[in-house]
Amino acid sequence: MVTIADVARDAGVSASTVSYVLSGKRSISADTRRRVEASIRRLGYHPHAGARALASSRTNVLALVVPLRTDIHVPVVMRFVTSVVTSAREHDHDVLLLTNDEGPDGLRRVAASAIADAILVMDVEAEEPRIPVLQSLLRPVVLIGVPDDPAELSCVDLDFHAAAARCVDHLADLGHERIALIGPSPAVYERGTSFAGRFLRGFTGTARERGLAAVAHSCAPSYEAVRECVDKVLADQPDVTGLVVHNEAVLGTVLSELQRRGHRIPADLSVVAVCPEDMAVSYSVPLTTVAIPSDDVGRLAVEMVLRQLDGAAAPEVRLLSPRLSPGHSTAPPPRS
Amino acid sequence: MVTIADVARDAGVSASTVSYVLSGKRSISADTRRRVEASIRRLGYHPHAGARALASSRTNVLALVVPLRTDIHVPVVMRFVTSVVTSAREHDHDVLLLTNDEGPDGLRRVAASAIADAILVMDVEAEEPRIPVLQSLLRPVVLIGVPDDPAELSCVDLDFHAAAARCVDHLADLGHERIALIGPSPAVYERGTSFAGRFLRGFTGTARERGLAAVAHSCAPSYEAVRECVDKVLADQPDVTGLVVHNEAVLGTVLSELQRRGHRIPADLSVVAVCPEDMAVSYSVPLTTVAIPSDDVGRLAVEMVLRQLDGAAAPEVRLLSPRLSPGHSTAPPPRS
DNA sequence: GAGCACCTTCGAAGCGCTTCGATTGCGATT
DNA sequence: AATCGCAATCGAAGCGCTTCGAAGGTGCTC
Repeated sequence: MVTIADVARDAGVSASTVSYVLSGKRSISADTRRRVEASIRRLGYHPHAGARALASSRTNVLALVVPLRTDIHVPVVMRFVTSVVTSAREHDHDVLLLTNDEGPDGLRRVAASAIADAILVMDVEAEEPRIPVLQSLLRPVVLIGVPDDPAELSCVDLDFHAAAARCVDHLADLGHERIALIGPSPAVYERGTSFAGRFLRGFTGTARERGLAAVAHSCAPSYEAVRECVDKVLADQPDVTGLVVHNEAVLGTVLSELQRRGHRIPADLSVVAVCPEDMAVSYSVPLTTVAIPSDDVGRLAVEMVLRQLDGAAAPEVRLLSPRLSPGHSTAPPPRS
Repeated sequence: MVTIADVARDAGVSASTVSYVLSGKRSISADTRRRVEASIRRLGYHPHAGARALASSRTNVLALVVPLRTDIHVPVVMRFVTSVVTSAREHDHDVLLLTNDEGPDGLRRVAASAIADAILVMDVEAEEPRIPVLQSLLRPVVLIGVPDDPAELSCVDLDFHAAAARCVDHLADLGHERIALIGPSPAVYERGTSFAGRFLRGFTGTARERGLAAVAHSCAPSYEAVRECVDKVLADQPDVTGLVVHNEAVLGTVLSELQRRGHRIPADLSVVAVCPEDMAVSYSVPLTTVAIPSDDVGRLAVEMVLRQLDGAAAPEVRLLSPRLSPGHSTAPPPRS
């Protein structure tokens, strides 16, 4: 392999000079810099990651803990992942993928063996059980999701409470008076997944404020469950005119079930969806949506954790403001 | 941080002895081993990954290159990813996630900087352009997917040719004479994605052998495209009785579109799907499927690459035999 | 009882890099 | 002309680990 010594010899300088060219931590004459850079290119030199980590106690690797569960919508998870990887690379970092099934020991291992500089955690619960371990790690941590008590850990997420409010307000502004929510799978609620509860509270709270009759439902990601759930929505409120769907996995099936039952969208029923932007356009009716800004959240998570690594930042909680994009799935309610 | 020297001092031995306890490369007396292991536990020692990599030129990290594209069905990709991560951990390895957007330089960087010991590549094309780079890396590589010319690289995948044959044979055995295929998105074919072509050839070839009238279609993952595609299937062969769906993303929509048009499954039309096992059960009719064994493929990929790292294996191409699981979506064709 | 083989352990070297202090040479200042 | 400050570079130490050769100890054999 090509080492820094090879480059130094080739460029006629010492190894430390090469190192300083690479890191920019000391001033180097333009001429030397050019020669060194030329040698690096010519020899195809890449610093040995292990040696660098050993000497500098920096790996330039971020660990990302992803959920293995399938009750969370996988494409949405994947969007976060790719966003994190892409942003990390833009800042010259790589991403190590961890799953939860190693438990707290896995986190300790990664931190203690200095295999990554910092940790990003997805699939955060309201009463997040990993918080104590994460705090003990003495490494920067950013949660993608906001637990009830972040306890000095950084968090970033869409403001799901406000997102729900935006959905309800939109329907209320159009004149709807009876609305329903189809939320995530019961398993997601039972686990106390942070965004689910925040959205639900936003939904019921805002509906109350606006004086709307509102019923919240939960729907597992199977055809059977969707059919039952749609039946239930229509049985509980036969005269419902507005529907908020906060469950990407069943969105398509819900729409076709409604249409199969003869409900025209938006003539009979208005639908607001919470989902990634590009998902909204792949249905028969372009949907009115509040977008889940996976890209922004992933990028921010990376930037926040890097800022902490540079010692330039205290932990913070960042909630991104939701934006509602009007589509053709919402309209004023039918006159009864 | 706790170092090997700390453990050595605590256990009253030399650092090298601790190292040998950990690696098992030399015999250690039972008593010493016990003392060392106790110290390790007590102090919470984890070897410094960088130092280990530097000294042993082994990182215990596998790089996994995943596609960023969205025309490949994301949940299927994610299954491979989790399978790889889980298997890697079982063999005491971690997984570094790479995307393709760094291009060949990204691969060179990872190999040259010794940040990973080996590389696993997903989303392989028939005329895989990355093969020359991968060969130049001097590191074990396993492709998840089989290019036309693997050129001394290891590959592992479902035998999609045989999978298609199994689908067609099943329909032929039931007595069907006119069948259709709904395959992946046109974009997938255009790119020459390896599994798509292999499946298509298996489909048309077997249909010819069995004397079936067969038409192959391609379908992009949007509601519009599905509707058009279903229309086209029925227009091209008004008397079609068997349908093979090799496109996880549109499977659900295809089924509901067929039902919306009054085609009962399997009474009027038999459907065989190619998709991960657990996906088959989430529709109104439990589907007859040929499963995509993501878990097996991921696990095998890891095992193959580790065997190469141990120097114990030459490159090989492994095609997993497909298995057809009968569901309730296929039956003999209606009498006409 | 000298010689041998084997098991167990140790010490030292070295993996490739970063970083600190020291050194050199130069123009500017007094 | 001596001094100072600064820019540019070098050399050496050290990061925490693995691994090699060597050494001490034990129990054999002949």
